[in-house]
Amino acid sequence: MTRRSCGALRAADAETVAELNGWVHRRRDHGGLIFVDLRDRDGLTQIVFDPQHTAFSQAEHLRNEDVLRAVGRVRKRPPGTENPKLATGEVEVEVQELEILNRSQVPPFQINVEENADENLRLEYRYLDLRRTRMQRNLTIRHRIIKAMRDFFDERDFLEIETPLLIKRTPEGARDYLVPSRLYPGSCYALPQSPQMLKQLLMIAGFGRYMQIARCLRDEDQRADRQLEFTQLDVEMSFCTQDEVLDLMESCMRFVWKRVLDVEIPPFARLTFAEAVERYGSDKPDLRFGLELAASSDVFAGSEFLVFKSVIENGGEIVALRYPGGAALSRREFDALTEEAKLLGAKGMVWIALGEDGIKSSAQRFIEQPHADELARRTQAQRGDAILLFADARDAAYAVAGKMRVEVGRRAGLRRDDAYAFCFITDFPYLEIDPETGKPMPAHHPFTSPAPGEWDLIETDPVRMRAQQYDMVLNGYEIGSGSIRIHKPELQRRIFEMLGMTPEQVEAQFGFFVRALDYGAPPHGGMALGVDRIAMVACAEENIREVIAFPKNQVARDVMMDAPSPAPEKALRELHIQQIPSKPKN
RNA sequence: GGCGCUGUAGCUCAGUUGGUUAGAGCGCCGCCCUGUCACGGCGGAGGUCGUGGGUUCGAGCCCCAUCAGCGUCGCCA
Repeated sequence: MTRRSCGALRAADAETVAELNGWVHRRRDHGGLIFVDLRDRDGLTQIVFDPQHTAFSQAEHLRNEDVLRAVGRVRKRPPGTENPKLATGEVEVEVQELEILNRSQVPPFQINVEENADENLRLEYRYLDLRRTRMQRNLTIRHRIIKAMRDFFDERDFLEIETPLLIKRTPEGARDYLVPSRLYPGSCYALPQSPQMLKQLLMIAGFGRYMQIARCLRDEDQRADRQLEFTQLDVEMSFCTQDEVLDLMESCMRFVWKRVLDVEIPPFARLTFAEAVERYGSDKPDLRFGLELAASSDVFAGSEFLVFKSVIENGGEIVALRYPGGAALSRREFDALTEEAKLLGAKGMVWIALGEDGIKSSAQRFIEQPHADELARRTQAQRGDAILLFADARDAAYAVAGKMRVEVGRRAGLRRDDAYAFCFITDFPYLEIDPETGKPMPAHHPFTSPAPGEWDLIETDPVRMRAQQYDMVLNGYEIGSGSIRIHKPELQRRIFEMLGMTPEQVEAQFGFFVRALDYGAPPHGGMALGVDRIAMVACAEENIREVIAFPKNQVARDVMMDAPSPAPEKALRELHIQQIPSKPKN
């Protein structure tokens, strides 16, 4: 007798005796004959109860999700009763001995159907939700992705090195999770937002090639593709160029996709930040489809249309977007689309429908046939399409057009979940201006090296300076970013100074790090990929929680454990913490 | 914090213009059934329509408030 999984038995196993352990997936009771589909991670096997065996009377009372140990003869199913939908469908097990290892209550939702239960309920009973095929599949794919990543880097002589979870708080960036210290009243550890400085220190330490499947934590509000606790494939290497990092990471992802999904990925597109914004209105363009944007202010030079006129006079831009098949929309539907654009930040939207019987437009009086022809030429729109126009300050117009491009792509069915469009975005601007304070902030992080030859701009025009920073993008998701780092201490100090930090502040916050640069830091750079997002796309899911075993919900609660939860007074006292009552709501 | 969507049976949902006793599928319970695999047949139980208030002769449906979930903007060096 051999213990087998519920997905293992084949015709060749007929006439052997097997032991199966698993859950009752479904019972079919024919009165004089009972079938049970027994389930484990590996699959389903039909087990049969015949009245001639004593197990039959036990089987009459089985319910879904009861846990069984069944021993019996494997036999070929009678001709005509094979089930081609099951891997084990040629055989069944005639149960001679049945042990009911545990009973199950009626579950709060059905395990054996695909239908989605309410997510809060799924999360509350996550251990039941995880029994379902979809989640077993997703977590299996996730495992294979991580395994492939480790294998890939192991073959290339990278070392996986663990870095601490309890580290020093660093200013700026995302909000930190803090862990109060018992031994040092008033002081806290921070949980890492990423192992950024630690991996750079490993380069300084001479490890040369580092990788880690690293947990990162950021105390920010949740999104469909963001979880407060997430996993990165963290990579760093010494004596490398930007292209070497990009080539390596591209190879990694092509390796992962081939091994996990058996899909060949063509070479990644590489776009500069400026190109990405001009062509797609985004620094994370979805390249599964074209629909490139077209700058169109010049088309409307001299236009009497007040909206366009004032935008052009103020140096703004009119950006055109093709909507395939959009001419079929009714006025009401165009109005709804306009509202959608406004929710995404548009001041307004002008639409032009290229109908069979001429053009229609929301700005009919100001749109002439030559305008439409030129816009159609630039956006490659054809009769039957619509053209959407967004006029605003340059950045705002491209941003809105880019978001609407994604929406139009969705409506036109261009966002297939079995298509994978990877690309790199390079040449990011080094600085962003904080709209609230007006202060320059690093677009990535302050350890990023400026573009070669652009150091001088730091003195003259820092906002024009570009960074040796790069993002990896997949189907419109930012799945990773990295940079070549600064390895010269004086340059690092100069960056901090530009960011408005005094030497005292630098010493207090980054002293250990800048000091390390003083001791022969090699040139180095790297990248970190978002494992959860990658798994999400590979699983054709649209929510990151579907590829995480025990995620928090949108308001950062674990509804299964009910965390966070109030800490006992004693524990707080040990941590020197006193609660400050929050302001009561009116 | 803002905006949007959702909330009706254990689960997934329908519920018309405000009008009699709020429905369906699945699940659950009972009985029958020896080749099913989403087995089938017969019967049954199960509802504070998220919560509170209001309008009305009458509210699942309209109005106000509130709670929860999801999505999104802000935020995410």
